[in-house]
Amino acid sequence: MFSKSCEYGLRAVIFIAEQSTLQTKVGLKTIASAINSPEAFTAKILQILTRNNIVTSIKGPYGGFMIEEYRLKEITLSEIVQILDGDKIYTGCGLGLKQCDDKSPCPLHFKFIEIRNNLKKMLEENTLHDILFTDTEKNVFWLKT
Amino acid sequence: MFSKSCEYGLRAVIFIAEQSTLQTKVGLKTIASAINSPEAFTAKILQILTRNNIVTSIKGPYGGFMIEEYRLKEITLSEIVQILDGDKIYTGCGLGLKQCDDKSPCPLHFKFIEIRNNLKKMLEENTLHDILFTDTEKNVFWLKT
DNA sequence: CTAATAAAGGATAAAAAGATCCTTTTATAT
DNA sequence: ATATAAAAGGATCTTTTTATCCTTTATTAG
Ligand code: FES
Ligand code: FES
Repeated sequence: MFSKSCEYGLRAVIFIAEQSTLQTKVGLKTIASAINSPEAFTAKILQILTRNNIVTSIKGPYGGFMIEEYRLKEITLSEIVQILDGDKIYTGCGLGLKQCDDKSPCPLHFKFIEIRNNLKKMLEENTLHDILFTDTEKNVFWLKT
Repeated sequence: MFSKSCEYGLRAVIFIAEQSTLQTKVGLKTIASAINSPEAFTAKILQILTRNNIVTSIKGPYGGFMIEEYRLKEITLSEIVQILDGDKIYTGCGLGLKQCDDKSPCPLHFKFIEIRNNLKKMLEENTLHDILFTDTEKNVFWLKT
């Protein structure tokens, strides 16, 4: 569904968000080890997310990554996916045709866009805050993998 | 959503199916040009689909690819996707974690599997026959891209 | 039987995605 | 000021995906 970059990115952001609610800034090593991702590659992804104002980075000793409290209710999963994977997933044809619209639908079009739009809706409707506080178990259990 | 192989594969199969309902066998060149895909690459994909009994191939002069009439109501989109892209799309975690089940859900799990299951359901419910004869316009208009 | 045609399959190449390494910049504590 | 810690960024490498080329195998018409 998502690229590896996007998967790591989402995991990293959720982890940083989690720690930010605890007023804790986290460094690259901590993040990579927590979400089980390659360190240098994760660094690249965090650079992109920093440039796009999803996370805030602080250089130097005692530096690290964090997300401002007020941003947690603004940032949606959709934005993160959009930044890392582009919007092919939101607008692209299921069969890979260049055009995808109701005027020139491929044989899968109407069935496919229903799924695609549900995905889009789900990602747009969920902010980081939602993800953190709708987690049924309310823990960091998922980090174990 | 799907890999390029899978996109070409689905397009090829739908095209062959369409032609098969007209009792027409089609060759590689015709297929690749109709669905706008690279010829040699399409050949590889058709080999896989032949090995997996989705399409029937006939070698030699007057040869080509076809799908038996009775198979049109048996073959689902799901099978084709499964053959070409595996089942990561049906069972994989949205965040790329190794395990995905209700017992150790990631923060996206319950929202994600809903989408994933809808996609799976849609692909499983639609046979080639369905795709060909539910096409609102009932033409090959979509081939133009 | 032979020539021609078309798919199968092996080998290779190109492009993209995933991943690593090393140097530079910025900030902090002492 | 200096040493140190951490992110930023450039260069490079690896793996996977996408794509091409060429040889082999099977089939058919004449
Ligand atoms: S045209 Fe193919 S999904 Fe819209
Ligand atoms: S565990 Fe992540 S989607 Fe199921």
